[in-house]
Amino acid sequence: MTLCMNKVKSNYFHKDMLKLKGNKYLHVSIFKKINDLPVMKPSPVHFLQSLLHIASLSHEARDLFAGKATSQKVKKGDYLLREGQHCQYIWFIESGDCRAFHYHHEKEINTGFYFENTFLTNLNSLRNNVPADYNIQTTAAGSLWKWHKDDLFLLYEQSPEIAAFGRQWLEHLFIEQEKHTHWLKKNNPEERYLSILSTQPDLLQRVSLTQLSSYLGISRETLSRIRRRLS
Amino acid sequence: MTLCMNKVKSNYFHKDMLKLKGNKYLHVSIFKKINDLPVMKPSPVHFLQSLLHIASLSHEARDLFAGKATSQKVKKGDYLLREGQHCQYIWFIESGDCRAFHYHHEKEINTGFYFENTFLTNLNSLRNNVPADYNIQTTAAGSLWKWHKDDLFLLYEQSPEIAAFGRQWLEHLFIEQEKHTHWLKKNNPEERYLSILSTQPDLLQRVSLTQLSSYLGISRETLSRIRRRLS
DNA sequence: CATATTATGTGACGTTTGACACAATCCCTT
DNA sequence: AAGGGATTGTGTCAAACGTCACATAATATG
Repeated sequence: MTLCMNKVKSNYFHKDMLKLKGNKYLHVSIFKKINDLPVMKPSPVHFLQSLLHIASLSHEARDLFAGKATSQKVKKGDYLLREGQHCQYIWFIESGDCRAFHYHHEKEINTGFYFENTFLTNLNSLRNNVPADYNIQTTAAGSLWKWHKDDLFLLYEQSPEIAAFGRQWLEHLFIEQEKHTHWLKKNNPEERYLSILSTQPDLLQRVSLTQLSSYLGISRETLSRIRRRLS
Repeated sequence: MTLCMNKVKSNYFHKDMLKLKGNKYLHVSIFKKINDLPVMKPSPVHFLQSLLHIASLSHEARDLFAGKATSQKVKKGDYLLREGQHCQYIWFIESGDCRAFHYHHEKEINTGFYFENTFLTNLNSLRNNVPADYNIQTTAAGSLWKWHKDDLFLLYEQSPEIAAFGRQWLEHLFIEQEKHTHWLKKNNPEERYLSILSTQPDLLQRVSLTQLSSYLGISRETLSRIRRRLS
């Protein structure tokens, strides 16, 4: 792993080069406080900016929201949530990769991949106080922010703006999930792979083919043969 | 169609018996004002009660919300929305059946079936002002309530309670959609049919096998053979 | 009630997919 | 640079699925 010490936007970051599958490199900001700089409380407020195209939020509301966040560093393979546990947090990925998966007939079924600048939780468990029916695991080291569900619900009550942000975020989530469902129903395995190739080529660099295959609803071997047919 | 004149909860209803597929009958409340009773403005406020298990709403907020609704009677086969149109409304089904579908390789792909006491819209088109990528059609006559999107967004701004209701409704929608996606990825066609049989047996009475097959992501013939194997 | 229309069941056949076994390659560690 | 574990590719075969064609059953229409 090549390490560059470039300072970026904030003085509180290293700029790392993370090696990905296929000899590709990706810039990932790893949050580290540097000892010889003045102490300032880090905050996810800058990262939330990347979400403003989905839902708007004023500076004041962003500060209020960010104030309830706590930082969490993760290494590769950490579990944020395991099946059967009660999900207590909503996470925001500053850097790092995550996946959601569950077991079916002793096989892992990957249902989602999540990268920088996205929120992530098990909403059913968080909201309905039921045991989670899938795991959330990191697949690359990184830095997250998290909010406890009690804080989240309080923020919703305190700030109509944050409540509206939450609703708009959910609208976005639902629309994406609905599109994903339609996509699964109408496309055959080859069409599904081709559309990933054209619309999310980065996904192929960040998840293994084995993981991708269950996401596409096909076996590892079939995905391998589709790739051969297309090359 | 057998017609019974039983009066139910409110004096403003007939109680109808609708004939379904397979010589089954279903009770459906058809909203009709009876001439010899005092004139009262009908309202969806009673029906919204059936949603309180999903999201809470005070009487005041319910009245405010219901006040913006307009009634719409539909007959079988009416289109609420066609591909390419901009969705302007969110509907609430008081009675009647609806389906969402689109075309792929000249075939109809059914992506959802909706019955009494549910909201229904094309959220992507409604929210993002883009042309709809699927149709919404009634598959049985009935009575709907609808809200224009401008009124909906105004209600969100006027009432924090309605905004919270909207958010909670979206949480519910997203959770259900996510479950549906996971279900599609982990179950094979036979498992999918069996789970419909055990968890939504009414669905089999209300939609045709042809419609159900595309919902399960398989061909009409395969579904027919699965049914034979299981009998 | 008779007929037309639509929905569902089934046979035949070619294609696709999954499962298993194993080979080749990649990648991480030392 | 070398070794070892993980990932990916591929050969073989059986099972599942889709498509086409047509039969049968259910439903709608007059």
